[in-house]
Amino acid sequence: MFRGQFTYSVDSKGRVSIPAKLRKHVSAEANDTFVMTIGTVNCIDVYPLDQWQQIEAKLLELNAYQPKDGKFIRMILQNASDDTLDSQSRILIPQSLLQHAKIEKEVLILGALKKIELWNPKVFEEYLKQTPETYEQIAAEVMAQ
Amino acid sequence: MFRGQFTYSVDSKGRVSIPAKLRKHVSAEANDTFVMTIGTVNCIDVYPLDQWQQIEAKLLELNAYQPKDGKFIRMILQNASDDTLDSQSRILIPQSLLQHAKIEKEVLILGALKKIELWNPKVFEEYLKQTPETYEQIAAEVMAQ
DNA sequence: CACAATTCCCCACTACTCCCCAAAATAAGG
DNA sequence: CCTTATTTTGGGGAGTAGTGGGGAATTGTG
Repeated sequence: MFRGQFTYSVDSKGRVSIPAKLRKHVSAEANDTFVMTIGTVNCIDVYPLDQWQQIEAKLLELNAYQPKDGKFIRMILQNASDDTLDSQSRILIPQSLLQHAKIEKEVLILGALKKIELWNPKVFEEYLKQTPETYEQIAAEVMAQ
Repeated sequence: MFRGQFTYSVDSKGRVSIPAKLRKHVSAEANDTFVMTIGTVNCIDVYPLDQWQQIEAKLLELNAYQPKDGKFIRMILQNASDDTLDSQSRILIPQSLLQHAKIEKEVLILGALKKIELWNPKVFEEYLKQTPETYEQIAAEVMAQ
């Protein structure tokens, strides 16, 4: 499980280091490979390969000949891109994903349980402000059994 | 499993390169051979030979004497064409398939689990727009257990 | 049998990706 | 506080991937 936040930089080639503290939580089965895709909000989702394969397993159970299922498969896979850590523990982020998340020089790396999220720090700040409710109020609502 | 999208070009002879990242996921049993046919939507489906053989196995299970089954078998096989990668990792796409998918110069190559899809980029864009629902909504609907 | 059209094999150019080396910065330990 | 180890950042260069086209071989047609 990933947790914590880190502010790192994206270099001129579009590479981002995966923080050592997050790397510790990546299982060996992932083989240093990560799958990136667009998040449902304006960020990039990064899954270790083994976690991503669980998503693909679910997709395989769908009937691709059903119009709705087929479309969902295409939507989610369209932006999926995989890459392996280089010898300096970095991954190369496709330009299209960086644009989607409006990430330029600075990147906010967020540990989010089974995945890692990449944000433009300012976009994340805005995102937090969007809801008028406080942390306490949201907690009370979401964490009620 | 294939994933990701790539925008490549079709040359004057109707050849398309298979992206290296997709080639990695083709098993050795496929023998560099691919079977192409029309997709159920306006695209071209490209299967590695070993995957295609599983589809043929399914077709064999159908009852060819049932009018509907027979028709489906004829429709899918009518447009099936196989080809082997050339030394530059390209396959030659029959003109009839290119016309069905309205592909001219540019082609959008989509990794879609067990198959690869070829689209006219504009047709794909239209296809995504067709449903008013957002990615988030479809995800919630389809992935609900 | 000759011609036309298509397919296939080869070579070549360009651009990008990946791998390696290395400096700077941060953390850890005595 | 200083030394050592690890982590993050940066960039050069070899190799690979994508694109385009010439010409031989094959196929089909008149």
